[in-house]
Amino acid sequence: MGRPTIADIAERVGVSKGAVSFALNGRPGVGEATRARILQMAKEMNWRPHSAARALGGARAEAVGLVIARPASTLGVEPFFAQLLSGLQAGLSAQSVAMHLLIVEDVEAETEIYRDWASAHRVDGFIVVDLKVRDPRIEVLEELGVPTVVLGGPGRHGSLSSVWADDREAMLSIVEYLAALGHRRIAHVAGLPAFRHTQRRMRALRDSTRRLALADAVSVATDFSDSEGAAATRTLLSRGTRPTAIVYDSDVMALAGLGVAGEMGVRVPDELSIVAFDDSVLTRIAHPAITALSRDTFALGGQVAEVMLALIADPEARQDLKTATPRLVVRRSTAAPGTWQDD
Amino acid sequence: MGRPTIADIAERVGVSKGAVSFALNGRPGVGEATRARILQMAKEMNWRPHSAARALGGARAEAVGLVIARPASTLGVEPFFAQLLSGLQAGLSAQSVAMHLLIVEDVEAETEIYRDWASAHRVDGFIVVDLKVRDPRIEVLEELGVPTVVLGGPGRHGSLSSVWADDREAMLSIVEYLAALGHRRIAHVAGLPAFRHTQRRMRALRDSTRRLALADAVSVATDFSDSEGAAATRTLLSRGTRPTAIVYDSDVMALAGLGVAGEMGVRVPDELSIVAFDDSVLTRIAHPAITALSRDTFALGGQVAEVMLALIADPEARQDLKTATPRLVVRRSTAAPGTWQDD
DNA sequence: TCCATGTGTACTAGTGAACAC
DNA sequence: TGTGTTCACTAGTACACATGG
Repeated sequence: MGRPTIADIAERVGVSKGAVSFALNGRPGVGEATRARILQMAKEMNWRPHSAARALGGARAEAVGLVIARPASTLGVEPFFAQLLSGLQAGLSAQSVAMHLLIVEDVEAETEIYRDWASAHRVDGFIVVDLKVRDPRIEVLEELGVPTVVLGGPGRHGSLSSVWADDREAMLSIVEYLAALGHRRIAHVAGLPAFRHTQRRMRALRDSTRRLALADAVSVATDFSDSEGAAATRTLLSRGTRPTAIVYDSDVMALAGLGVAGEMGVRVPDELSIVAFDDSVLTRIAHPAITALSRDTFALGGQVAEVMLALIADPEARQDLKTATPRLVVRRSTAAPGTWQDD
Repeated sequence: MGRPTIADIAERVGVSKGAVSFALNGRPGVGEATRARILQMAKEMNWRPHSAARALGGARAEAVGLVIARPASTLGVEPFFAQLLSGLQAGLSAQSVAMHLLIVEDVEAETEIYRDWASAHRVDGFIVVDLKVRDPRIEVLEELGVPTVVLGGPGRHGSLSSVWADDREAMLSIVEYLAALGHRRIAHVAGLPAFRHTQRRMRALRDSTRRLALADAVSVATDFSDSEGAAATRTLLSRGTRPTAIVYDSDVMALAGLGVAGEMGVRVPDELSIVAFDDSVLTRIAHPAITALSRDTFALGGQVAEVMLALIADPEARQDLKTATPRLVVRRSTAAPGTWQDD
């Protein structure tokens, strides 16, 4: 005989399936003595609920879905993702909610999975990352009616809950700091232009140009990889009038940029200041250590988990949570531009 | 009306449920014309299979389980884990197999989850990491009869499949390299002593003492955290006769050790050689860059995924895969011990 | 009478509600 | 009224059997 079912228990105790179901779920409708006998027998037979059978009846899946449309390798390379994942896990595992994780090729495949998992009731909700400028996933998820938390914003996530950091404000704080140091030619090695937060950062820099009297404020788009980050840096440093400061959209790219500067004989921070838009062990141990915007991604994951769990418990409890504005951690990679600088 | 079921399709097309089931699963027993009409209607109604209902009948869950008994925060800190996870994903997602992930408190909770998920048929198999010296999980999983791949070995994983690296051989290669450089006092900042691979590394070092005429070969156990790695280094460097080389069981600890050396005024590599048992971006960008054992953890994850998928396809296809022996990548953190050294 | 094509019903594990003692 | 039974229901699979040419 395989695993015991409530029918097996019912037979052995000499009651009906219904009585066993009531007893095991702590509902009234069965006497204390019988309940005790049933519980005892269930324990003896090592009975466990069968989630598939429960799911048929519409019960919780005790899992949330995370589908990511990126090459799998980036997961391991980007500290941001690893941190987010562990923060999510920390929040979810407190309630023993598992995470159903899948990497797919593109956004089309991603929405297909949403439809599959939603109609099969494999998960109780979804977490959406990498919010795009015009994101087709939003309306699909709204249509499906499954609790969803979007990581990113503000706005453009329709009726779905969201957790977001103010990328505009963050970029402004970096640029203001650099301007205060005396920098006037600031470059920006950005991430994927399709991402909404990339756009917000680029616009924030552009908008600062006049207000802070910057001579130059160029954004270069990349795919977030260290190699494109390095290439962008090489291009920027090869120009006639170099930037005196570069802001990188990720710690990995900042590190790659630091390497390129060294290789080209450009001294950091004397000739070039470097700021990373993400803090991690990478920026701390670089040499020189890199000034970075500290975002506590682990905590971010925890907040997303919290909003998710609240939403599952009460689908009406829509939230729009703005996370604490990240603070700039100043390290050795930034300084006033060298006096030999013209401008 | 909610999501369409095969009964709905059957009604509209005017056939029985059975016919629809046959048609949708591409099995014989239904004519081509009828099959086409059914498929057409299914598409029109946007029908999708309900995995819970299928699971009741004993079908695949299309997911593998990964349960980890560690504080969630370590997931984000240790590059090893992030890399492994992404490698796993890369391998699994090729067949659209998802990963069911959960962090738990301890090994007892972990085995409970195994029992739960196995009897509820939530996953098609399990991946076990952090193999312990006497691991209670092994027999539980054998008893459950669910396809399982153990990451770690050799041996002590019973009848389960395994993928393992030869930690003994790896440690010997490091120690031999250091001995050849002239080091005679080699210390080892180890990981959790409960882990099987930690024990194998410690023993390998001890066994080398006589053969390589080492004056000293001490292992200090830690919990893999950077703080304990730093503390262990501080202790080792405060002793009367310092080691001239330290081997760290992880890149994070090696980096922490490098920091401590700097802080104590011990020059690396002139006065102290440092080797990490794990390679990653951390060791590459450290200053000086750290000599490390390169293990390609991403590929390791891919191999585990492959063995897992093969095992699910054919439960008899037990494998015991030894991965390529990692090679030592020599960087700037190792050199011959300073001439001012006695002995 | 053979065979392709379908039908009817039982079965998976558990929930829930009407009903009976 | 409290205690417990019976049966339908969830979505899909599987198999014995029926029907027709």
